[in-house]
Amino acid sequence: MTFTKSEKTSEFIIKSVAPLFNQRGYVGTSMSEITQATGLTKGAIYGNFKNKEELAFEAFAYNVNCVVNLIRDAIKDKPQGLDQLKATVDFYRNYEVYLADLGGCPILNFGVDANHQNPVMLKGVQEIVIKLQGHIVKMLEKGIAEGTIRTGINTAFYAKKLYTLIQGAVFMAFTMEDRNYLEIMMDHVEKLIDLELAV
Amino acid sequence: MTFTKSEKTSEFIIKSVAPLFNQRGYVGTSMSEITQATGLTKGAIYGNFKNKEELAFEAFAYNVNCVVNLIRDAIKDKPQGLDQLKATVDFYRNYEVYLADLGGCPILNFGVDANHQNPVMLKGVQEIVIKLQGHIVKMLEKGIAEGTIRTGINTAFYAKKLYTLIQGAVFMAFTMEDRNYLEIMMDHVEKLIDLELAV
DNA sequence: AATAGAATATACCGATCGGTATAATTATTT
DNA sequence: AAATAATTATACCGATCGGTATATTCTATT
Repeated sequence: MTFTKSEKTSEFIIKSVAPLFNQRGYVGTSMSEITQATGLTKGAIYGNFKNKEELAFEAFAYNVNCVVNLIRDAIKDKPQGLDQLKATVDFYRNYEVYLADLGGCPILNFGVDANHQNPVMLKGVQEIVIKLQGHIVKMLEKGIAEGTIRTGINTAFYAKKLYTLIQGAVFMAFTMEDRNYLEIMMDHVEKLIDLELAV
Repeated sequence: MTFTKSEKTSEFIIKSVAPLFNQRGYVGTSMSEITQATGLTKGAIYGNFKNKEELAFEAFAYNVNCVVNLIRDAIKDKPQGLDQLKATVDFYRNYEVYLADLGGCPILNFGVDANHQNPVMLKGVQEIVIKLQGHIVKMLEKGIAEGTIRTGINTAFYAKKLYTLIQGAVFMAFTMEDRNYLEIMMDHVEKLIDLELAV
C-alpha cells in the first residue's frame, strides 16, 4: 500500500474534526470533542499531530479543499472561461446545501474566527482568498483570450468585486438562514457579468 | 442622581467587555479576561449580571447600538431619503476606522460566532439585521415619497441587496485587512443607486 | 454617628482545559 | 515465530474554566 497507517489515521482525524473547527471555531473546539468525534483517544491524536493548532490548520486546509473541489466539479464540463465563471456563480446558488455537512463556509468561519485571535491562521485565510480570486482572474483572462470577455477590463479589480459579492451573499445566507440572499446576489452577479464583462 | 451605582457599574462593565466579546467571541472571552478588562472582581460582575451569556448579549446590544449611532450621526444632516441612503453608504467607506476600537463589525462577528453555537444569540443577530434592513426600506420609501427615488421598486428586495453588498465588503475588508474592498463595493453600491433607484 | 442595605472582594467549588509520560497494543521486519 | 518499531490507550499533570458562598467594604438613610 502507498499510505502508511499513520497517514490514513491522520486523514481520518482531519476529516472528522474539520466540521467541528468550522462550526465551533478554534477555542470552541475541545480535545475531548475531538476524541469523541473520531472515536480515538488523545494518544492517537497527539501521536499524529503536534497540537491543537496544527489540527485546526489542517482542518481549514481540508475544508477549503472541499470547496475548491466542488467548484472544480461545477466547471469541469465548461471549456470556455466565460462559462466557467457563470458556472462558478451558479454553483454558489446552492452553496449552503453543498456545505451543510461541513457546517458552513470555511473562509467565512475561519476568517472571522482567526481575526483578532490568530494572526498566522488569518494569513492562511488571506492566502486562500488571494488564490480563489486568482482563479477568477484566470477565468476572466481565458474568456478574454477566447473573445467572449471584453478586453481592457481590470481583471484583478473584477475578481475582488465578484468574490466580495459572493462572500457577502454567503455570510447573509448562513447568518439569516435564508438562501434567498444567495439567489438575489447571484442574479445580481450574473447581470453584472452580462452587462460589464461579456462581449 | 438618576442612575444608581449599580446601573453605572453595569454600563461600565458592558462598555469594557463589548470589544472583548466582539473580537474573541463567546467561548474565547473568559471571566478572568473580563475582570482584568474592567478592573473589577467576579463578585462585582456576578452582582450585576446573571451569567456570562447575559453579559455577551448586552455586549452585542451595546456594539450594535454604537454602529446605529454612528450611522444616525452620518445621516443627521440629510433631510432627504435618497441623501440619507447615500450618506449611509458613504459612511461604510470608513467603517473599519470607526469600528477599530470595537474590534470589527458586531453583526459579522457575533453572527458567525453564534452560528452553529448559540441559536438564541443567532436569532438576536437576525433581528438586528432585519431592523437595519428596515431602516434602508424606510429611507427608500422616504425617497419615493419625496420623488427622488423611483416608484414601483421592491424596497424589501433592494434593502436585502444593499445590505448584503455592504456586509460582503465589511467581511472582506476586515478579513483581508484591506479597506480597498470597502471602496470598491461602495462605488458599486452608489452606481447601483444612481442607475436603478434614483429617479 | 449609628445602622441598614447595597455593592464589591475574597476564597473557593467541581469540571474541564490542552498536553504528556508511559503502558499496552498492533504492525512490520527479520 | 520472535523481535522490533510504530501506533494507540490509559492515567495523569497543572492551569484555567464558569460560577458561588460568604466576608468585607461602601453608600445612604435615619
